[in-house]
Amino acid sequence: MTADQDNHGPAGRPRSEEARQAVLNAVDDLLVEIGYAAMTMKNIAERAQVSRQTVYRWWSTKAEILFEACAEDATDELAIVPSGVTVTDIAAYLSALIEFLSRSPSGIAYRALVGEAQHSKEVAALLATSDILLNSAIEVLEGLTDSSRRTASPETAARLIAPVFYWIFSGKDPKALVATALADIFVNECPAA
Amino acid sequence: MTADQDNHGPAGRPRSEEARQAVLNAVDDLLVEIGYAAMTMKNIAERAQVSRQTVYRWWSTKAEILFEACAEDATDELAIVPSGVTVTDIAAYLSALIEFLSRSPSGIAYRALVGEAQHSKEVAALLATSDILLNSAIEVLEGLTDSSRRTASPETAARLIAPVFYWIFSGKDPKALVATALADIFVNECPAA
Amino acid sequence: MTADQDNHGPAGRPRSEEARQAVLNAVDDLLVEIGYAAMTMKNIAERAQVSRQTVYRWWSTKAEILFEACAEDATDELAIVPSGVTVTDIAAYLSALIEFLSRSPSGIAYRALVGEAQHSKEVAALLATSDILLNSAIEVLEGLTDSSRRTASPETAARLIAPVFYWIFSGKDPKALVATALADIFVNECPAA
Amino acid sequence: MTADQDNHGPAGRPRSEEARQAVLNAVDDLLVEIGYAAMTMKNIAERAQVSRQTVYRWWSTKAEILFEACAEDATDELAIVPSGVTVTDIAAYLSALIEFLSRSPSGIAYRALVGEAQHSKEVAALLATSDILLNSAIEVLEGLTDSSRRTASPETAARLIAPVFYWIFSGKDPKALVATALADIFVNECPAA
DNA sequence: GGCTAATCGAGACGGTACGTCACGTCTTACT
DNA sequence: AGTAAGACGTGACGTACCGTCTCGATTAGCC
Repeated sequence: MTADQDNHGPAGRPRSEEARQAVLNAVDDLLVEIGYAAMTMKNIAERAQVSRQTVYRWWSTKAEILFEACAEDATDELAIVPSGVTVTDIAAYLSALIEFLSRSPSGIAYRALVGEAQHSKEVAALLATSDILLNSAIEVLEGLTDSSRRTASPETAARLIAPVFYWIFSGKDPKALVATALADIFVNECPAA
Repeated sequence: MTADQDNHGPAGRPRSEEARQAVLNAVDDLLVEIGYAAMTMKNIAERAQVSRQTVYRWWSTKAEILFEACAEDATDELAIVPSGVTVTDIAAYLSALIEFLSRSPSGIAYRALVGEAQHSKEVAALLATSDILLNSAIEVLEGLTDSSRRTASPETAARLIAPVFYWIFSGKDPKALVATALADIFVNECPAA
Repeated sequence: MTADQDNHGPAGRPRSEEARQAVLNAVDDLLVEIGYAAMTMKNIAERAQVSRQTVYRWWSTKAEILFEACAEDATDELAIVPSGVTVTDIAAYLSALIEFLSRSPSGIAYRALVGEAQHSKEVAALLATSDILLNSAIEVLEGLTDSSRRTASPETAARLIAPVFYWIFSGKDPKALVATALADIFVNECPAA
Repeated sequence: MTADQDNHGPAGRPRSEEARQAVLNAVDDLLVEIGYAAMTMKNIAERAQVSRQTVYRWWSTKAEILFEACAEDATDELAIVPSGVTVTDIAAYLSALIEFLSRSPSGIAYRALVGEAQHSKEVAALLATSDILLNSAIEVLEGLTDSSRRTASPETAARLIAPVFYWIFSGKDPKALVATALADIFVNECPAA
């Protein structure tokens, strides 16, 4: 009779992990199929085969669900395998970033959330809890082998992200961007070359 | 069949310019007072003291009204008086841009529209008809006295805008941005100077 | 151009009489088919092929609709053709009253409303606007040829109604009531006989 | 055949009498505080500090609980102490009946139940198991000293109850009723006296 | 003292009606 | 033909209660 283990879980029926996953999957699917604007709490619930009340019990808005659904995917998609060569790594990261923001379901979700955040304090606060993009860039910078010279500061990371971010969020064709942005970066990063 | 009047305008009562202005003003006011999300076609009509039908007759969505309402204001607010000194002009422009996007009613409207455009083809198409930001930057570049060296290309203009755009749309504090962004620009633009 | 006829109706689209009748009919039908308890604003609207909003626009509760639907029917069903013979008229009225309360759709609606009124101030107030039963009895009394002797007072009318009312509302078999109630009345009315 | 103890109660934890009383009390309180319509199985459980499941285990509907809660109270409140004088006893009973139906919590509960019974077979069946009012009247009649003349029949009892029942259930002011009803009864009951 | 079995509390579950809101369309009469 | 007014069908909103279902914990009688 060990004393240290009357770790009573909370009373009552435990939350259904099945329902939670069903909702997160439903949100992912619906985003691709009908888009963010057409998503409603109602059709999320129906798609997940879950009651509307259950959705509201755990999330207040579709933005919250979307954020929970896409946060971890984003981290994976924006990570790169360091090659040891700075230029290669940065190019790979920028490609991944462009791909993420313009094609990936998670990235599209992220864009929708950033869009909402422009006119919603709640969504803005939600996104502020974890700066997915900036963190991914910082991580890449920290993996560079010649990082002795450059500290992986948020400012540097921002310099990496800004052009891609601007082009995509302002609705420009990301294909045309690749060359320009990369050139831009490399000119700035290696002025003496 | 009177002679001097075959200037057949369309038959019937002409469009009420009064109603048009009332709607545009109402949209401006409401954006400040209740925000973009809470704006509806219904309360726009009520605020403008105009019938709902009249609003729908001339605009399809609140985004359209907002775009019409803020487009010209934006042009004014983002214009600068050339000083003849490149650094001064660019600094002035960036200040105006930051002010516009983070404080001005028109700028807040613009941010809301760009936000919507992330998940709405229609709004995206609307914004694509006139790239307000890029045009303003190009105009500034063209006004520079040493523009002989630098062509006022969209790429250069984008380089000017991107950092500000990214910081503000990603929800970062624009105050912290000023120093960083300006420093960034000037280092890049005039490395050899 | 006659001066006295610019009797402007109220502005806007006029109320749809079609919708109104559809709702009243739907309520009548549903009461018989599924009963008062199972009736909801939702299925009333669906049955009437009318939007839920339209139902709410004109009535607050199902009790209100029911009252409007049954009030006039009740008046018809509780009227009798005077025969000139007091005993005959009263017997006819009591039969009609029993039939109304125990079989007629309108009467069943009326019973449901009186039931609700026991625990709802609103419904009680609604019923108080017009005492359907008492009025019908008074009218019968006023039609009697020997009414010179008896004034058609509410008290007398109540004495007529009370036994039937009690038997039916307390759930007793109305068939067994007929003889008893009539005997009761006639003994009371004609003590000297 | 063991003598004194093959009274095997069912295995398992016995029903909590405490919980039963808490529910009945909660129903009484809630009826007075928020009324019948606003009472729900949910807030009954909360008020009784009992789980919802426990309520459902022993009662199906709030009507069942209410009936159990008010039945015995009613019997007490409608009993009178026989005085030996017929007129006095009947007057006392009618006063008690009026008081019960128009003021007493149990009586209000009873009215609510009779109300529900108008459109609910289940509640009607519940009330049919014991005709609280009629029984109370019969008991009074049986206690009369001159009952040699009048058999205490249900019909006579009904004649006593009907006017009060009608006046109160049809929403009329019970104060105005007292004089009328009593006069009515006494004229009818003792015409020759 | 363990076993069995029904109770208790808590609280999540799918379901459904609630009453409100805005949508975009329509039907009036007026200008 | 444009306009204000306002009713219409549609459908999502967020809330409430329904009755059911897990859970762990409790409380009896029986072996």
